[in-house]
Amino acid sequence: MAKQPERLQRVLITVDVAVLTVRQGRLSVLVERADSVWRSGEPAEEPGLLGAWHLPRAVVMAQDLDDVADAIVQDAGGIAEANDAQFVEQLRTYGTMSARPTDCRLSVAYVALVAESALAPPTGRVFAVDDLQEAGVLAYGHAPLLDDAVERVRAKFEYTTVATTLVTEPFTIPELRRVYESVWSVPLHPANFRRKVLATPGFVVSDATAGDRRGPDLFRRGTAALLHPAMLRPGEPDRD
Amino acid sequence: MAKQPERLQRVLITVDVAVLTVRQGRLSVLVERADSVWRSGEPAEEPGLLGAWHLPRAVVMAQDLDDVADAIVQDAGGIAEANDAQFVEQLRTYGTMSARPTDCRLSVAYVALVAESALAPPTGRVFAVDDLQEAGVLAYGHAPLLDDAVERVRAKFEYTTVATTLVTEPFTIPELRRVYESVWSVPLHPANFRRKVLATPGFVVSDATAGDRRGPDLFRRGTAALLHPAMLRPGEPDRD
DNA sequence: TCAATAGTGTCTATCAGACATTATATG
DNA sequence: CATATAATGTCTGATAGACACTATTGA
Repeated sequence: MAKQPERLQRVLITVDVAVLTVRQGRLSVLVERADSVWRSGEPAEEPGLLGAWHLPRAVVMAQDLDDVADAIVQDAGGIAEANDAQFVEQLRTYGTMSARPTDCRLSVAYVALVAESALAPPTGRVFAVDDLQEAGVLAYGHAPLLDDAVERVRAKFEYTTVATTLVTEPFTIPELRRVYESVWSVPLHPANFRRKVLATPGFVVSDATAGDRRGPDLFRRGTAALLHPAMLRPGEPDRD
Repeated sequence: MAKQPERLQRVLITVDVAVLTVRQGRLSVLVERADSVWRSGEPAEEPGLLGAWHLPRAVVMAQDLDDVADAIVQDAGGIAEANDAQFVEQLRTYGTMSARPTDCRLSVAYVALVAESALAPPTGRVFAVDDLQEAGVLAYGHAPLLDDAVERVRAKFEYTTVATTLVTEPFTIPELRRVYESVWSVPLHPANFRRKVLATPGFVVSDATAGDRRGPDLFRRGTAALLHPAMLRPGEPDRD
């Protein structure tokens, strides 16, 4: 009774990560080709998928799920040192459990946010998200994953300070605003955005080291992680 | 190359569901005893857990994850007919992958919301959530799952109309308010709550069938699923 | 010098919270 | 009749969106 191996399922468990960044003013995502060498050291197992684009992924063997996700971000993004202000969060699990064991797959999906300056993808490329969504070419069922990841990040921007992880310090308020505009795909009112950011304590802090500098004011990341109250994205036209 | 069974992991995959309801004015959750007959038809596999309370769960064999979650809600809740306005949503996956195959477990967690009137748990009981959290007795690592489930539902109440699934139609505005107060564990201003609910189109619709009835006004569920703007819970003291 | 952008100030409609008032039901 | 609750109306402070104005930068 202590061991009941007959209840253990043979399942291919992967961690799949949507590594999002802002590149040239557009929300973008890191993709790889199915023919590139896999993280497990073996080539892609399905000949039909050779050459198809997909999100970075790895088979889970005997590691913690979050650790696998972190490793994928580091590896696929070509990130040198483990970044401090890195955002990696589990999204949900997509499952295909079938009676045929070879069809049993679980994909534990993650979203990650990485500054473009920290990315040096060794085997992949960075594509604008809407270009990819329009083309609809993502393999491994990664299209809905990417959709969910984008929506998660857009929502996170409303009530957290994660946006500051996508700018290099020190940064200006307009730079931070352009990150929001890129992720939300909406233009924001410069004056109101500035007022809102500065009115939220701990969002950004003034960078005093550049006292005599000319040009726009410089700031660094604040200590707050959550925004109170939230900075809601516009667009939803109020009823009535 | 077509089949690579050596990459398949032997893992115990379960779906674990926090079935939440409001009972006697308190947010409550459905729990079972580990010695009760399992959904798979076998008793609990770990003698050390005999008699411990845990959330309803089931081993996933060859089914869709969402279908398993729905079945658990129906089965553990003793729900007769498949309810229309039922809320079942995936939370996230908790994983313990170890080098020892017997320690490899994946728990795909779900939250469900069910009206207390629809619950007739055949093998479990319904406990107030804060009593359970205080006691800290949940097995199978279900304590953090319950915490996450409660937080997810509290957040859902802010921007969706799921609260209406916990009252029986027709209902009064104060009844709906008491659902919010129970889930959020905060008292709400009656006048402001009423104004807010009625100002949101599609949240509730007036029940004209009880035209000559005495007493508070009766309403039914509206067609809206999302609230614009959100009904934020109080408590977060504004800065400054 | 001109154009574009950064920064500051102000106005207004809207909304949340609080309070007052009246009506109704229940003891 | 008294109390509790439902329902309606009003007031105020805070906020978001929009606009105007000035300052600064760079072509």
